[in-house]
Amino acid sequence: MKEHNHNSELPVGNFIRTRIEEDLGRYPKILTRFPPEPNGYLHIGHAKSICLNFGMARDYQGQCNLRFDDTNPVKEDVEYVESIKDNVRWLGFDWNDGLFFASDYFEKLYEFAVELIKKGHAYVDDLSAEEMREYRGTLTQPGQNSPWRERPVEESLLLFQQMREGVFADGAKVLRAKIDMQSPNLNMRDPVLYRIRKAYHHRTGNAWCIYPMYDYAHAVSDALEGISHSLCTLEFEDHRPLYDWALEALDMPKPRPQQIEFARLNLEYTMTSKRKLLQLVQEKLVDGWDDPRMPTLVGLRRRGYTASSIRSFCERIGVAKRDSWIEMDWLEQSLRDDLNPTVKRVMAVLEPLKVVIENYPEGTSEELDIPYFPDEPARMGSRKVPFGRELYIERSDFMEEPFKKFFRLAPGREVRLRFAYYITCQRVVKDEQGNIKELVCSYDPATKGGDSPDGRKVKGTIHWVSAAYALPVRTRLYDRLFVNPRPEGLDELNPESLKEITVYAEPSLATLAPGQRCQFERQGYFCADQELSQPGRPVFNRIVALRDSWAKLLKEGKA
RNA sequence: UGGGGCGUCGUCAAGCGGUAAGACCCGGGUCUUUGGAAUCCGUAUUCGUAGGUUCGAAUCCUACCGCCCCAGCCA
Repeated sequence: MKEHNHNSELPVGNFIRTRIEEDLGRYPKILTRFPPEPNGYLHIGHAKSICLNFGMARDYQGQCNLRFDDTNPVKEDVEYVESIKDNVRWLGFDWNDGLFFASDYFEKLYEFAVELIKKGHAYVDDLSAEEMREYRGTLTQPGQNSPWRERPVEESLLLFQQMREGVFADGAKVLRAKIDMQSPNLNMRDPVLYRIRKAYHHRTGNAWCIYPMYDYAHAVSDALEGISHSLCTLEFEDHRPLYDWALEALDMPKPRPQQIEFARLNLEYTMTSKRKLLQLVQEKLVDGWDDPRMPTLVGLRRRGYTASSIRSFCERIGVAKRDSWIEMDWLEQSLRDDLNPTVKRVMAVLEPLKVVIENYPEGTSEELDIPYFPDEPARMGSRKVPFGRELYIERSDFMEEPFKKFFRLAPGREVRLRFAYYITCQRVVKDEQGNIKELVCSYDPATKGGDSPDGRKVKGTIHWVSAAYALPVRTRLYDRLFVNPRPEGLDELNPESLKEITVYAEPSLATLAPGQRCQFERQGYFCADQELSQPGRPVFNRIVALRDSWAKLLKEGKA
């Protein structure tokens, strides 16, 4: 049996890990790179790539560069550069001194292009975009050589120089690789290497009016940086021959970087296409890139997701070449796993139902000391929670006609108020329409703290909050942004993806700082919104609900 | 109908000729001041289909079927 898991701390082998391990001796060191184009905000799909690239570098004592693929000035902006750097750092990765821009290499890229022309590997073409499309042929028909293909080297050299000098208009000429117009791989049918684009570049300003294309710039950049493994997504598989061609045509030193492709992340109910995300923002279907419903890293961060939960999610989903759709539950479960042992538990009622304890002395109240983390009370300490004659409990914690497996409050039934007292429901008070208005209950003073001295057991424990001292808090509940698991377009948006309610929280929540997280007993994990919270007045985002197996029972009970 | 990829449990994913890892979900038990958490047990006689090679195949061969990507002077 082949032992793949050499180091027990490493996740089990994926094909990329295997490849790298085979190459360990062939390269001075393992050098990967994360190469975003600064044309938008990073999303959960990029997190997979970041974790992969930086993770491989970390696991094999190598290095991962952060390189901006800024070869198309009209789409790019410094705003994106800064947010990408910020997001990578937030995810917990460090590029050390490996921060690069493809635009840093523009001069070298130009010189290499000149070399290609001199070697007869490239030529300047005068065909228009439309003509070039016609000459390219189709999937089933070979292309035809451009009439300019055999233009003398000296002429191409001069024209390319003039392209750089701004002699020609946008689109008038391009530099093309001379490969094979007959190739069944369309990428090899004399692909464009340089185009004229008289546009302001966010880093080089107006220094250039010709810009290299991705395939050329990427291969050369990888080689210049000494990248060992250039990991990218599956759609670039057909580009690999071109990548290798460029390195060979330029006689780049060996060992050369190798491109390895993996499947991009597809997450159910979310969109991981920069174009569509941009559209969501532009059409104001969401509040912005950092809308807590967005799958962007800024969105997830604002929602309350932790960087470590995203990292463990990326590890959990694995890396392979088959198209896959990851269930939302994986992301959510990663978050719960992370937050469960690290976050304070507090009480808050989402949908209040008033409870009046008839035998509790009127006009009085008391404070109960309740641990923030009952599983290990010493770890996070405790807080005082006011208790009184009038309380709110969760509406769903009471059923007038309980089904068989419903263990919570019902007429005549005794339950425990968490860390407080046992109460028994005596009467149900209704309004004229027959809606339940409040419950009249009695409590057993001997059960203070939630334990009965006579050993009497109750089957249910419910959370509560003092009506007199409850803190009403603006709270935003989120649902999936799309109706369909595998959304096709924006017309499938879920109109109920955002619901705003008022939650009745225990007073200690007033001090929750923006960005801080907590667990509302039974309700889920919440985070004080960074943008909307005011000092002393938090606004909660529900990050994720708790796993709720009783909701299923409820449904079955009603059926 | 050209080329490049991919098909193993509901969902991910190991496996690379020696008789189907693991994870999420799911089902059940224990425990519990939340029906949460923790913990234990169970869950693919079968690897897209059909043939073939072999003592032995998810792994090799052949054919077929299905899905994804490619005709930007985007990345």
